[in-house]
Amino acid sequence: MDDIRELKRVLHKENLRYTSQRKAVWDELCSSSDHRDAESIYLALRNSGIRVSRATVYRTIEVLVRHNMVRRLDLGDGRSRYENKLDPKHHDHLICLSCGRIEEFVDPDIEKLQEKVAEKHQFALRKHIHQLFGYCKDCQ
Amino acid sequence: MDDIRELKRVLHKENLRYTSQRKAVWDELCSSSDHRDAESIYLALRNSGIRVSRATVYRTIEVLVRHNMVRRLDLGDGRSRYENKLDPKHHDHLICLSCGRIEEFVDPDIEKLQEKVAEKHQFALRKHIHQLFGYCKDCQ
DNA sequence: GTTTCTATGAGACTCATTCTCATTTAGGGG
DNA sequence: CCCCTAAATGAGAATGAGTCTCATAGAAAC
Ligand SMILES: [Zn+2]
Ligand SMILES: [Zn+2]
Ligand SMILES: [Zn+2]
Ligand SMILES: [Zn+2]
Repeated sequence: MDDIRELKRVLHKENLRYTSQRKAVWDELCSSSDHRDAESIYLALRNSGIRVSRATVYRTIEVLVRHNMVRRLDLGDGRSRYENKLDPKHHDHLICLSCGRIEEFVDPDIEKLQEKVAEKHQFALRKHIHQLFGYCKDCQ
Repeated sequence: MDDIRELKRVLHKENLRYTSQRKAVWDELCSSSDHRDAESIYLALRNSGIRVSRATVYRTIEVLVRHNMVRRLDLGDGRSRYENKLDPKHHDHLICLSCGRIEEFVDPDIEKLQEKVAEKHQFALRKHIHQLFGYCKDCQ
């Protein structure tokens, strides 16, 4: 139901084939705007009867990340999370150290200051990670 | 030659023993203000003839991190880096995507804005990760 | 020196992720 | 449609950072 068109375009561009597994992984990533780990995507697909392997889940995510359709997050716990980037608004994350809840934030001032920092150090900025860790309202 | 006193104090506080291995790991971390991975610390010690195991390197770093003598960095490449915190100035990092060079930066305005963001979301802020990735002057 | 109890080393283990390779399948040409 | 071929897949092996186990070594206290 989601931007299958975009998936097809990207696969076509890289001379990759449109397969049911690739479609299923992308659908699953679009089915919520959550921050999912690879295993949960794999299990969700298996549980809904789709025949797919872990290797394929990882391989597909790789393609999606490469084409900017999915963002990979590293929360420092040894498991990558993924979120779709259909909605192109950039955001960063607040992460609860107790319950794992993830909230998103955007702060244009911080974004601007980052660019200044990079300039000052003569770095050509490509991306950034900005994560605030603490205890959420419910966990304090 | 470095704050061995501080190491002793911390070990004492936790009823842990002052051993040659723990001293060696701490010395190694103090010997430069670099961002080192565990393996490089292990190898440096072995190469200088110190008898120590990987397990002990990891265990010692654990203690040091717990007592705020060392900071753990996660650069998203699957290997933690460590830097001593003798110098208590907080800083964040610029990382070159090509050569791996790491530069440090501090921006009080960003720090303040982060706190505001946390407040707005009713998070009790404990720590943050702020990393700017790009290409350094030499790699552009 | 003896006792006691923690620290250490070697290597087994974990767990997310990647790799291998035999088999299946997409997609283009007939 | 059917064939062909290269690409995709699945199962399970491999990898690699980090952790755990347990027999032995070594601090610290007496
Ligand atoms: Zn919480
Ligand atoms: Zn997000
Ligand atoms: Zn560089
Ligand atoms: Zn640093």
